[in-house]
Amino acid sequence: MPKTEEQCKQMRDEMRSRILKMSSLYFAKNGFGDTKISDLAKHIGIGQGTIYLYFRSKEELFEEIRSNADNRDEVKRIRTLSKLPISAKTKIEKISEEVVKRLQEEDYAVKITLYTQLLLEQENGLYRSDMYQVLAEIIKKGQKEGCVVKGDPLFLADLYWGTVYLYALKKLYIRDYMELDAATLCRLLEV
Amino acid sequence: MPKTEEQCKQMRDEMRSRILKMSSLYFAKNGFGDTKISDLAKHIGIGQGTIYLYFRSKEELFEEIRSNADNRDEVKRIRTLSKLPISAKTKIEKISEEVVKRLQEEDYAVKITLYTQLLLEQENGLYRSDMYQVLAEIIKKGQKEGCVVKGDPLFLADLYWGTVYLYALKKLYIRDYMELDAATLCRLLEV
Amino acid sequence: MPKTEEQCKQMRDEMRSRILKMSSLYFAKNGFGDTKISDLAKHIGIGQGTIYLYFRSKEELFEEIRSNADNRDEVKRIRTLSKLPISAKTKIEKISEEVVKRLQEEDYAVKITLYTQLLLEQENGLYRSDMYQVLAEIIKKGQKEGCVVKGDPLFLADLYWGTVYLYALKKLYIRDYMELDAATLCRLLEV
Amino acid sequence: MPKTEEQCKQMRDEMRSRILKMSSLYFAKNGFGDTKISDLAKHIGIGQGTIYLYFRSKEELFEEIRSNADNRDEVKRIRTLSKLPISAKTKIEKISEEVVKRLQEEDYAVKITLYTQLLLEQENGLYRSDMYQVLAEIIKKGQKEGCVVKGDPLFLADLYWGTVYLYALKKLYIRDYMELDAATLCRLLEV
DNA sequence: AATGAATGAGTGTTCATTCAT
DNA sequence: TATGAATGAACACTCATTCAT
Repeated sequence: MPKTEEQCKQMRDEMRSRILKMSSLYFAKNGFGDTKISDLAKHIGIGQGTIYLYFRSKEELFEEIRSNADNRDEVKRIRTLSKLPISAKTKIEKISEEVVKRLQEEDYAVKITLYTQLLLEQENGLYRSDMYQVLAEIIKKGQKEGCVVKGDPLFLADLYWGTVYLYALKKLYIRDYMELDAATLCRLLEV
Repeated sequence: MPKTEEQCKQMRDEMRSRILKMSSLYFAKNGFGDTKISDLAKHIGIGQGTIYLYFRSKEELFEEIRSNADNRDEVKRIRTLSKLPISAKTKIEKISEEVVKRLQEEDYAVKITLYTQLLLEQENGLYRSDMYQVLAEIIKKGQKEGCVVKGDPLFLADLYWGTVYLYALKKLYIRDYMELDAATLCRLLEV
Repeated sequence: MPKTEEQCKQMRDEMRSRILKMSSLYFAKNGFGDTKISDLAKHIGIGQGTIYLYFRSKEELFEEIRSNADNRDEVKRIRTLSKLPISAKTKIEKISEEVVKRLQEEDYAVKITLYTQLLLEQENGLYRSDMYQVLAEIIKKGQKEGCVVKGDPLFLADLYWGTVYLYALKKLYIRDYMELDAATLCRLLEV
Repeated sequence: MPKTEEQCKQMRDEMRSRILKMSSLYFAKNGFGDTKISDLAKHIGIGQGTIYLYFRSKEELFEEIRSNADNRDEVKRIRTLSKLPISAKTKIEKISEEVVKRLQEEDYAVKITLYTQLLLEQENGLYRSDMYQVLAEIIKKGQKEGCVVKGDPLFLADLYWGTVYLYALKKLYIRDYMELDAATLCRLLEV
């Protein structure tokens, strides 16, 4: 073998990531049924067979993309933030700035899109997700502090993350779309 | 029993409508590629062949559904409203109440969903649509009157209709979803 | 539905049997890997898709053919014969006449071929099969009666059924093959 | 290290032989279609590509194996034997002893298997082959001498070589198979 | 007019073959 | 020379469409 074990494994990992990454966008935009393996391969710039060296089937590829499209990292970050001794208003502002900034990356938009679609397909998946729960806590605190509008905290969290999903979708579909700004995102919650 | 020409035509029209209506929901939720004619027929409660007595192909059925999913009526109503000698604030409230009320019908949710997805797939389709243009006019007037937040009127119209699309989607996917209320919808625009 | 339930089911059964029967010959001659679904369909005179209306996959079709290719009926007949109060010599003659007669049907040749190949692939499948065991019993009795040559009864049974397999194979491959006669088959065992 | 022309050629020949030999068993047992190059390479213990350094294609490899699987040597030996001034009975005994002895080598079993399968696929290939013709001559002489049973000499030759094929097959498939002995083989022909 | 079994074009998947290392 | 990842032609399988009833 002309390459070291190490190099070889790294190359495999790179190809696998490349397929996952470039397929994500395709699946997020077109859904499962409208995504053809032949198109996918052409888009990635590899042969059709190569996909099957890394994934057992189209379905497995799709499932892995979905399972990667969680947002545990983000939830963790927000949860850490929620425990800091700062006002709910500041927390919401920080989250919104972060989200708006990350929405400029296509990867993040894809992730949000796939994850939201996954939750939508599960009965009550959305409302039970950590994203909603954590934000609802902050909102509840904000309502006590008087900086957040009245209403069911879960409903407001739903409005908030729904809007984020909306702008993720737009990023995927529209070339020159009007970006969401942090102020607008905050305004969904603030009085 | 030989039916009259009239009766016959009516029965055909009824079946045609039934297929269109019941297919809409399927297409709106699953997209074109993930919707199988066999599933569709089973869902409607007819044979697969019957669909082809009323539509030349799956594509034609889909296209007809899409073309029905315009909202010229709604645009017309809003346009009429926009010319009335009432405040922009009132106009926005009236529109919001109307939209929120209609969002309770599945048909409306399907229409909004399909129409928005159609516009998303066209380059700049959204921003050029009448829905956006008419609302942007009202928003512009509202900003002059001081009841609407500052910002690009088209951006605000986009936020508004995007949110409507968001809740249409939820209606289709989630059984017990948290309904949008007119006040929240208004709050997207109002100071 | 223009047909009665009964007629419909019967037609389905007929088609299923036709596919099974005509595929058997193909699989018996060419094996699994050298049998293409497209060839099979052409040979049967149906569309490729039709096969999948009756069988889930090529593998399932093959497995069903194999499982049909047992010979429990034959074993039962021989077992009954073996219990009759007649000489072993007569029993062997009767079995041989029966086998030789049935070897003229292609169906029987296909069955023997597939079943033998199945047993060959199982470790010690042949020697443990009922066909061998029952015949070995008769042979043992024949040896006591002095009409069967000396030697391990199981070895002789193996020689006997192996020869039957041999002529089944020839029937499948060779148009004008020299048929096995009962006398020759008997001579394998008799002194 | 630059090897001599001689050494180099020898190494190539060794590898070529190794591939041929180890592939033979695979092809004989599984047939062409059920033998995968990847399996073959793993079984031989080389890379897939290496096979293509020695053979132009899977088909060429298979054809070379088949063409090696002739038995001209054996035919020549039997023909020489047939001309000796000894009784047909002795000739048949000598051939049978030789065949039974060689059947203990896997290589011989593979050869017999592949060659017989080749002949089976040709219309009348078996009956026209030299193996059959030469043996039929001896049988005819034996019948005159009164030591061979009556019947078409070609039919008896067919029975004889068919049985040899049968036990070659068993050698390939069954680990602990019951070996054919020379006496049994002779008994197929002798009175 | 309505049906659903049958069809075959189109898609997913495998595997013989190539080629960069 | 030897390798095995990459390729795409070929094959298995699905599903939109047809058609006999």
